[in-house]
Amino acid sequence: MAKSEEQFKMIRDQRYEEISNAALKVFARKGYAATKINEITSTANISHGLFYHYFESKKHMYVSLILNILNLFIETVKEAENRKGTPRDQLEWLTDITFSGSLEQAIDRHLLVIEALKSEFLSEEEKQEFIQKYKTSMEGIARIFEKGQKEGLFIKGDPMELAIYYLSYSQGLTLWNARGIHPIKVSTETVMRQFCND
Amino acid sequence: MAKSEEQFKMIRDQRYEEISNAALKVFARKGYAATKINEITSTANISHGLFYHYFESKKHMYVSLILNILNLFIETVKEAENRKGTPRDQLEWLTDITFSGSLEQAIDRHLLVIEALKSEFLSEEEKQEFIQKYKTSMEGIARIFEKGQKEGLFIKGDPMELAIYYLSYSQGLTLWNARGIHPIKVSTETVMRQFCND
DNA sequence: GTCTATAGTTCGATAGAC
DNA sequence: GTCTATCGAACTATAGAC
Repeated sequence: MAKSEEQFKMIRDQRYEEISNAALKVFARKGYAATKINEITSTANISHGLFYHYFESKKHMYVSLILNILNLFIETVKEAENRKGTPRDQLEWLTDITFSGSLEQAIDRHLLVIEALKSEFLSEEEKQEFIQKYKTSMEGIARIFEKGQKEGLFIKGDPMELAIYYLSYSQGLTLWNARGIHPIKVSTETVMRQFCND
Repeated sequence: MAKSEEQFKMIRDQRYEEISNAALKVFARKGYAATKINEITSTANISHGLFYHYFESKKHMYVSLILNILNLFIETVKEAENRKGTPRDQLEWLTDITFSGSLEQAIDRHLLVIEALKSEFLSEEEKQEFIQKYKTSMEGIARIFEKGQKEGLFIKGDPMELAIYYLSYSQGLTLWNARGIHPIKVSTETVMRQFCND
């Protein structure tokens, strides 16, 4: 009895993951509005109805997807902050992580966040929650800049603005690579150059 | 007779402009798929049917809108290239133009191009035409970089890649400001710093 | 837990009057 | 040139069988 409950939970969790990954891919490529539930279900190889067994609606699933991504990013920034090494090392690590690893999924996550933050099909509360989480990660990055400035490693300027420049640059380059016209291997130095006294 | 024909043409041209401007605004905010013809027509204060008197379809209008934007950008880059002053002055002028002027429309145009270049709802030919035009403007920027490198004004590196970095940075910052979370006045120096020796 | 069938709704596009 | 009314396709979401 307890065992079969556990098994059900495992199946549920696995399916949830599968559907989420499929949705991530499709939402990133097509955007929220252009994404049909059918594309998600066929990518995940499940029936149409099963989608609604796991998620209340298209919108609910989108929101939870974004929240998971933003939470993950907050954790990553935290990890960078807690790393040993100079603030510069920490920022380098963060940059590396952003542009390496499973690049495709990283790009997809970026694209989703970009769309979500400017979206107009969400309630004000939902959007505020996104923005709040995004700011939390920005503040982490700003703290790294601030520490580095005190050690004379980074250029002067409002740390929060530097964080904005940093994120904008990262996102611009991610967006470029997402296009596939002429992908470039982003060198961490090129990005860091912008912010370091060397 | 000739006179009334002229007047008809004027009305037509003006309406065309009005509808295009309304569409630019809505497409930029919502993206292609989420944009309803009704939103365009009510923004332009015309009836639903009249839209189809001026444009063959939603897609045709979108494509022609993008082409107009890209052609305009090509012209702007050309103008920068032909300007007197050092290559650095030329790049500064281009950067200024991008981030000043009627900022809102500039942002809208940027957003549209960003979406168009990664869109999947267009035929391969349509997309190739966009990419081709985008590359044309990139090549102009790359030429500015190349000239500047010979004069020792800019950092080393493949001029085409520098153009990519430049455009990515610009677009990342535009995207940031489009969000309205914490808009920053982009300083031309901050952008230029990335590429200049000094 | 999973599937198929379908109800209900939205939206692009057209027809026809003025 | 412009408007209103309407069609028909496509899509989200639900119901009910297995």
